[in-house]
Amino acid sequence: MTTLTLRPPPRFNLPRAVCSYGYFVLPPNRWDVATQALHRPLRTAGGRVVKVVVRQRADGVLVAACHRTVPRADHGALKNQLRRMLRLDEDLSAWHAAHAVAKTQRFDRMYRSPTLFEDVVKTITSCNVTWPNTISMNRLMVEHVGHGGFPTPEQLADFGEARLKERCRVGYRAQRIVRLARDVLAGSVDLAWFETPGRTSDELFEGFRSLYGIGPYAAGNLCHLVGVYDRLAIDTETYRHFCNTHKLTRPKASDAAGLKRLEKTISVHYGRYAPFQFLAYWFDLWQDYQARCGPAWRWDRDTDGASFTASKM
DNA sequence: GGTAGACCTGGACGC
DNA sequence: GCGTCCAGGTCTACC
Repeated sequence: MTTLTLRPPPRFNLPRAVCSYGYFVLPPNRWDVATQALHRPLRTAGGRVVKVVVRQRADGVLVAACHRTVPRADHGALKNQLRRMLRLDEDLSAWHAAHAVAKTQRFDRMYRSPTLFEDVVKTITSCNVTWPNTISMNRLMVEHVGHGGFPTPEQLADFGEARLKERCRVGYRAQRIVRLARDVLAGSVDLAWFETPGRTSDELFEGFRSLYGIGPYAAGNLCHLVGVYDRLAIDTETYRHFCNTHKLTRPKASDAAGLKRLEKTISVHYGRYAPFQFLAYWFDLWQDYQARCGPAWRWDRDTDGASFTASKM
């Protein structure tokens, strides 16, 4: 059994960092409320699944216990995945300066996946579907395709659309997921491009939009997942939350002009936090969830964690 | 540029 | 148990 250690930035808090974004509820992530530890299978460069349990010691250091001995050559790859998930390398001091309340609440590092590929697939499974169904799709993909870990592009490409639809109940998303996997393997989609420093927000947004199955909402969401926060990912949940909070009447789905005006109002409201609009929006939304269900690091995955959806809030 | 309909699933609801 | 309706974001065809 191998144990890895990582030194996080000052004031880093593992429960807050993990339980900061809905993807922490999606398999193969599992947050253990009793021990305040993250259980998460990762992959070595060779594709082998390594079950990892991450805890934070009293001195702040993160300890990742692997369920088996991992060759030293793979330590760096596992650590890099953990660094990405917890955004250990992001400098968010400007965000803290822009939002004093969020700083006090230690809301900054929004949880994400070990790879951008997984984040894109998870985003596709979150579109046009209720949250419990998103959880189910990810659980079935981990079970049937990834054999305990999140599926790789190779595994998804091999699995194929028909089986993905049938076994993992992803519906028409099967075509989008398998096409993404095959494009990544063929090299026609280079996900590393999106994580290269220096990309502008417009470049990233348009780049994500060019992926089949990624619309405006998904592209906005993916921008924050690569560390660019100046775009909102507006969906029905945004409408619900904003109208409730600001005592506005929510336009009907058929009222395109009303929805457009509402989007403008939302954009102006969060514009004061530029270039951190998404963080400010998510802070408000997350505070709202926690006001209803208690601290996120105490949520039960099968009850509280399964309840986010506009129609249930 | 704007709009309508199709895509697909799970859950709620009425019978 | 069965049928119907609904929520949800994106794509495509059409105006």
